[in-house]
Amino acid sequence: MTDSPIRVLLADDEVLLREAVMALLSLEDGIEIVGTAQDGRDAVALVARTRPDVAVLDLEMPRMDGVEAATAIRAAAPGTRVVLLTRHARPAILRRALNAGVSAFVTKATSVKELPSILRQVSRGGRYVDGTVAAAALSESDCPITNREIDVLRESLDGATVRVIAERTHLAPGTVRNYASTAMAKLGAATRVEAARIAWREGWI
Amino acid sequence: MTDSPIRVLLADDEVLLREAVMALLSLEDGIEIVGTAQDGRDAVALVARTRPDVAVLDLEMPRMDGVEAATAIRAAAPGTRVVLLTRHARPAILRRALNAGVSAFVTKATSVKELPSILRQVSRGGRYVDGTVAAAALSESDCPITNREIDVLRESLDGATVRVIAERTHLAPGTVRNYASTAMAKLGAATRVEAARIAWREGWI
DNA sequence: CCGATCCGCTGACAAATGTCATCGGGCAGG
DNA sequence: CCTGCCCGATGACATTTGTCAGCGGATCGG
Repeated sequence: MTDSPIRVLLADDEVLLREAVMALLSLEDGIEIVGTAQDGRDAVALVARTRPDVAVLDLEMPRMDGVEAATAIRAAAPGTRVVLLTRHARPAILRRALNAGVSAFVTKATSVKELPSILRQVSRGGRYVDGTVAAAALSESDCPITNREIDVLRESLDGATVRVIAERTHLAPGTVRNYASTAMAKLGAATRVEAARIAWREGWI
Repeated sequence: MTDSPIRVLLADDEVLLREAVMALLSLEDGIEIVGTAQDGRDAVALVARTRPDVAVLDLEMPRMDGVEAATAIRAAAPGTRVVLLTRHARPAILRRALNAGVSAFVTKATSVKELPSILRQVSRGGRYVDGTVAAAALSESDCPITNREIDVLRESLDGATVRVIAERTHLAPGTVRNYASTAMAKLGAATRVEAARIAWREGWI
């Protein structure tokens, strides 16, 4: 069959990575870069105008992160498939991404050489999930902590006071301490913050 | 003069960025990539073996960060100039880097197109500092906290207990609390951890 | 030499934190 | 229906943490 080139949009806030990847993809046969953006909001706007076949979005971007942008793009331009690019391979993010209608989940530990085939696969309607992340998500080192414990730990990450966490979660201070305590016990941490960082590292919050 | 190619080593833990930049630099006339590494330790070892003209080091790498690697490289291979690559443009890091004998300080917001000329400049013995970082460093939002306060805050980042911080810093627990307290006052934080995160954000630890 | 400043430590005290027992309501599964 | 689990909360308790005052020693600039 004759290939009409795959039209790709690339969004990443790191100029170096964005330009380098863009240059390499441009060299590839059958792939055409139709635009680049440096944050999620610009990416959504640019997708609306250029209607690319595939939008490659970094997860961590200013103003609007990759998952939010993916949600907006899926709603505004259903014909555009989304590839999410991320630095840290965390199962929780993968779940968020798949719920947002992302077609591929790629980490920055992926070789550039694999990108073109992933883009082609996705543009044909296929899906792709980074192997190590998939394994981690399936091996299901089951998140042992409960939803409210997650809420509390998330608000604990920056070292906030129990009182502040209570306000932010609309809970009583005592309740916050209870959830923090049970989470700490489950995670073997001596402190709210340590528990929060463990949960973060494991991709649970 | 006839150019013998500049021999470059590239160290970054992100495969995607490393390969993409490597590929583009390889296309450049007069630049030869003689090796890549994915952490600081490997980079130091590889520099010792291959003696490149320039080593491009990412700041954030596992096992040994870019500045530590730069120090080791300057000691072991004085003929190799070091270019430090960083995601976040923070004045404190710039100072650390320059003290470590780094020849160039480049952020990942730099265009790939500028890299070759920076590498050439450095290999000729020149220096280069990213403009925005230099400006920020000169505007000198002077770090208000003292050295031991920095030590304590750095160990506070992961939510460790005073007892643990005391052990890690070889200080008495009371002393740790005092330094934490003064730092918190200076930074307007309600918690050790919050102070630590503020100091981190500002590039002071 | 004399402050000034940072260092490291101690002791004391109020407040915050972590732990435990316990309660009631809601909701799912057997 | 009963059991179990999560939710949200309270009260009591020991520990930890943050704050303050003060101690000697080192170092540096005037």
